[in-house]
Amino acid sequence: MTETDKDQCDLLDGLRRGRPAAGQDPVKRSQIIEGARRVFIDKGFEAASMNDITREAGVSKGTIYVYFANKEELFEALIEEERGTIFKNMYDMLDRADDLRETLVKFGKVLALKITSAKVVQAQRTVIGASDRMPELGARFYERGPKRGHDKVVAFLNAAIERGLLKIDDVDLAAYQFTELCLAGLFRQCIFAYRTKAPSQDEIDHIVRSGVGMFLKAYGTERLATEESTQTIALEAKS
Amino acid sequence: MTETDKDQCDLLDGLRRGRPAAGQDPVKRSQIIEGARRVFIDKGFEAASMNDITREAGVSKGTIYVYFANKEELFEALIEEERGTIFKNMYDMLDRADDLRETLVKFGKVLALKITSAKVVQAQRTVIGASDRMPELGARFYERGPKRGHDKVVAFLNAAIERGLLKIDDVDLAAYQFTELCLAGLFRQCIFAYRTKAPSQDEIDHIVRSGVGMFLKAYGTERLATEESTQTIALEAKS
DNA sequence: GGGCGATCGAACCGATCGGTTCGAATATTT
DNA sequence: AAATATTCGAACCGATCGGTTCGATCGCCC
Repeated sequence: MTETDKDQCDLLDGLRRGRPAAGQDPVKRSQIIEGARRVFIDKGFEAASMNDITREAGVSKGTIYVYFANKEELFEALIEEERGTIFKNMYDMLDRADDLRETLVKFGKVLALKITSAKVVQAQRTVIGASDRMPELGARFYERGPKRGHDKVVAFLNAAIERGLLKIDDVDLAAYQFTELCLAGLFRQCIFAYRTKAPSQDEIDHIVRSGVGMFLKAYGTERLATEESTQTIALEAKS
Repeated sequence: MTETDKDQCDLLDGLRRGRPAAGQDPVKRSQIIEGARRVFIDKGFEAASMNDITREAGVSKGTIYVYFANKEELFEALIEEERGTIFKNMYDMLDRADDLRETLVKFGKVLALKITSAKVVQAQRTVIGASDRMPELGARFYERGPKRGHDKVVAFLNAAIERGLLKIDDVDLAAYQFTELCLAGLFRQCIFAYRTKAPSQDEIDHIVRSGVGMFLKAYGTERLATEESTQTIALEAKS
């Protein structure tokens, strides 16, 4: 939050105070992007028309071209925003140093829930489809989205290793394995529209618990087993 | 000679002998589809133009519309063919009842190699992008491609269970887990154009071996361990 | 060798595309 | 209230789209 301080000013007090310079009103900008979202996301880049967006956003075409140089730039701005909202806060729980297994389960469930939700699936489809003609866009989406999440998982695993709970040779690979185990085919099914509906909570729970179990069986240490059984005993004593 | 006679002739011998009926020549049909492949695959459905395909196929536009009713139908025919060639023979090795671990490794490597190859990635991207506007197309692609492969993996795992080598509660889930472990993030990286090149043989080998190890550690039985150590001893005795 | 028919190729259709232009309308500042 | 500047809305641009039409052409079959 450095260069956009001025922009954020207008956002902070919520209201529009003073007339913004041409193409500088964040409210109108959001309005345009919101219209663009509705059109781009469910038609794809090519099939979406600027006239559709004009209609959907309730903003004149001329105004759109004051805020965005062309169709491609508007699309990129939209994708950038989508990426931000999709991955925001998704990895927060990895910051806490709670019980390892339950943290992994919780995180895995949030991950699977998010990635397979109808809206996010559509957004990803749009990005993937556009990656044919704009590879850098897809790459940046991945880099600033899934890749950053992956890095956080790596950091989390390293912390667990340091605590002596895990033993992993290739942490990077292990992080991918964990993520994929939590999705277990759901991503591909959703992205290809084979699944018409997002998976249920129960299904995700089942998958994630199985995946975490597999993961810990492979990488968990003696110490982890000890701690877990201790906790189990404590729990049993409680009841 | 009546029309039916001519049709029978063409059906009997695979080659072009005599003039095929309009829109019935398999050679020309392939020629059209080949042009369509080049254009559709690297531009996507919307951005591809029928004039491009005309040029690329070296076939007049009128002729194309004799063979295919419209752009969508041609696209569907292409995708159907692509699906066929991509998944053909991919799962053959699962039919043999060789050493379990090495069969899984071999299969996993072929799978990862294929799915992440530049051509297949592009094709998948095209299908995914088109799944926005033609969900049934994406669904059928998945169903007759990845899904059939998945079913074969399930069957293979069931056979191994019967042989007492594996113990699995949810075989369907296990099959997904295995597949995803073999890909371990590669699919997402490729599909989003984050990876510009397909992964190397070495990388795939590393990933698959790790994944198979994890899988067998989770689902392998005592008997599997015994058999494997026996084989190891036999190998050592040989050398 | 004559006729039948598939293909060619180019012109053509109406529609729509991304993008521009410009006067009218609107709202803010002084 | 006058001056100023953003937005509106609709017309407009050239290009291209998917799809059709039709006479010219060429090759197979009788």
